[in-house]
Order: sequence, then C-alpha cells, then structure tokens
Amino acid sequence: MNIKKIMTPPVRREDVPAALASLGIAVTAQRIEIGAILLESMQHLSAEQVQARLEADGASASKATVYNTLGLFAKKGLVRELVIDGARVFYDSNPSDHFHFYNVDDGTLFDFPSSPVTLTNLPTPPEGTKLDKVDVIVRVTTK
Amino acid sequence: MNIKKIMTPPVRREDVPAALASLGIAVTAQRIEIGAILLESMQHLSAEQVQARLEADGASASKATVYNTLGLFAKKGLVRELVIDGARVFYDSNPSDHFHFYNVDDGTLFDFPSSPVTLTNLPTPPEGTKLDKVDVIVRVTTK
DNA sequence: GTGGCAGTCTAGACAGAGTCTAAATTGACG
DNA sequence: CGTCAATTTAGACTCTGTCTAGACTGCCAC
Repeated sequence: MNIKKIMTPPVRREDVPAALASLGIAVTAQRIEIGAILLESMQHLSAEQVQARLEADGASASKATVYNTLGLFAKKGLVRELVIDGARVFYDSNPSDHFHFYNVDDGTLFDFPSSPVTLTNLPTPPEGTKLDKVDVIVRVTTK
Repeated sequence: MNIKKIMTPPVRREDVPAALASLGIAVTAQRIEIGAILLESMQHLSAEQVQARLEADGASASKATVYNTLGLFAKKGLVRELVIDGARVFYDSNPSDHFHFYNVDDGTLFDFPSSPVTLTNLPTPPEGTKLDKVDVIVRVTTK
C-alpha cells in the first residue's frame, strides 16, 4: 500500500535528512538547516523569520535559496504555505489540514483548537479542475 | 430598528453617491468614479485593474487615491478585501458572506455557487478577541 | 583520480504592490 | 469671500519576492 509516513514536528535535527529524502527532496546543507528550523516545532514562519533564525544559528543561506527552499518544501508537502495578509507569506510546519485564527490588530496567527470543525456541502470544483486545498482563516480583532 | 439597506451590485452610476453616503463615506468625484466601477456588477478587481478601468472611462485618480479609496470602502463595508495569493489584494464588490474558488494555475477567481455551505463547530475566538470575518478559499488546479 | 554534468547556491540587480510625505486642491460653512 | 479640514496628488520610497549569470558541489564514467 505504500502509505508514506510523514514526519510531523517536532523532528530532531538528525532526522531532518530522512524527512527530506522521504518526500523526494534532495538533501543539501542549506535544506537541512532550513528544515531543522521549521520542523523544530509546529509554527508559522515567514521567509524573513527563517533567514533571521539561520543567522542566529550561525548558519546562513542567500535570500534566493531561502525562498527557493521554502517554495520547494511547500510543493513537496513538507510545509504548508499560508497567505494571510498580502504583506508576506507564512510557512506552516504542520502540513496537515487545519484552520487558522488571525488577529488583524497585532498580526498573531493561531491554529484552531482541534475541535471537529467541518465544512459541509462544499460544492464540487468547477468543471475541468480538481481540488488542491482548502484554506479557512478566521480573522479576529482585539476586543 | 434602523436596519441599514446596503445596496448590492448592480448599482446604477447615479445611485453611487447615495450608496457611499449611506455608509458614512464622504462623497467626492474620485470615490464616485471608483464606486461606479466596482458596483457596476459583482466582481473581483485588483487596485491595478480599478485604475486601468478609470483610465478606460476617461477618468483618473492617483495611485495613492485608488489604494486609499479601496481601503476606505473595505473598512466601511462597501466591498470586501480578498487576500488570495500574496501578489495582490482583490476587492469583491459583493460584501456579503460567501466563499471562493481560486484556480492556482490560471489565477481565476469564482464565487461559490450559492449552495448552503456551512462551517460547523467553529471554535470561539481566543479570549480577548472578537470575530471579524471568515475567509474560505478553495484552491483548485486545472485537471 | 580526473573530466564532465546536472543540480544547487550565491550576490546582487530587478520587479511590482503598496505606503508615505509634503504640497496642492477641494468643498463646506460661516 | 475667507478659512479650515478633508481629500487628492506626484513621486520617492519600502518591502517581499523573482530573476540572472556565474560559481560551486557531488556523483558517475572512464
């Protein structure tokens, strides 16, 4: 049946190469660094934040590599791209289906608690297209 | 009870000033132009597309005015801001609650057909915050 | 080993959406 | 008509993200 076991955070640094390889991502030094940062815990990081963490860890990668790597990880399903506010994209190290709260006033982003939220009566995709993913963002304001 | 009657597209050009005023938006020449474009029909337009339509109509407004006006309209509830792909923001001239399909391959954006889609078991917003709006975007790819 | 090659990485130029600033214009009201 | 606050403007500016051209890396064949 070949059910692929996807590693979800936290993933130890020494397991990152295997996590990449299992998704068909060629392993390189930069990808290990970036993967280790993202997979350390379930979190939402922007490209800029990832690069700052790289520096803080004494590693580094060019801006182009950070963007390319995050895009590759998202394409391969290691992380999930979140478009929240048009100013930047966030990468969510929890790639499974779940929804988000976004506080419009202070920019904070939370996962929904794992309550059984369901979307019912979802229409079928338009003719000639197939479903990719469903994003649900609940915007809240500070009371 | 003071139930406000919100005008929904199509709104005739001569009714635009009243539509603005009813939402507490000061009426100016530029706002009428931009409002007339948006409210002509239910549609999704980017700031750039609005400005192009202005030119096409022989009117014009500076880039800053277009952005300010669209932001003001969104804040007042005349249109709804849609953050879809991080590259630009769209303004939806149908401000009522409804969800969207987005074709990732060609960038087209559709409303859901008006089937009774419902989100159930939506968790309550985090302590100290209150719900602003819920965005549901179903991303599809060309098969 | 060593030559070649594809894939990856890099610096820095570039692109495009959106914001900011300071000055000019408008229009409401006395 | 004069004043004042709100609005509009041009254009500089910021910021995220992309592109380009060259350098580097690692792996395989010989």
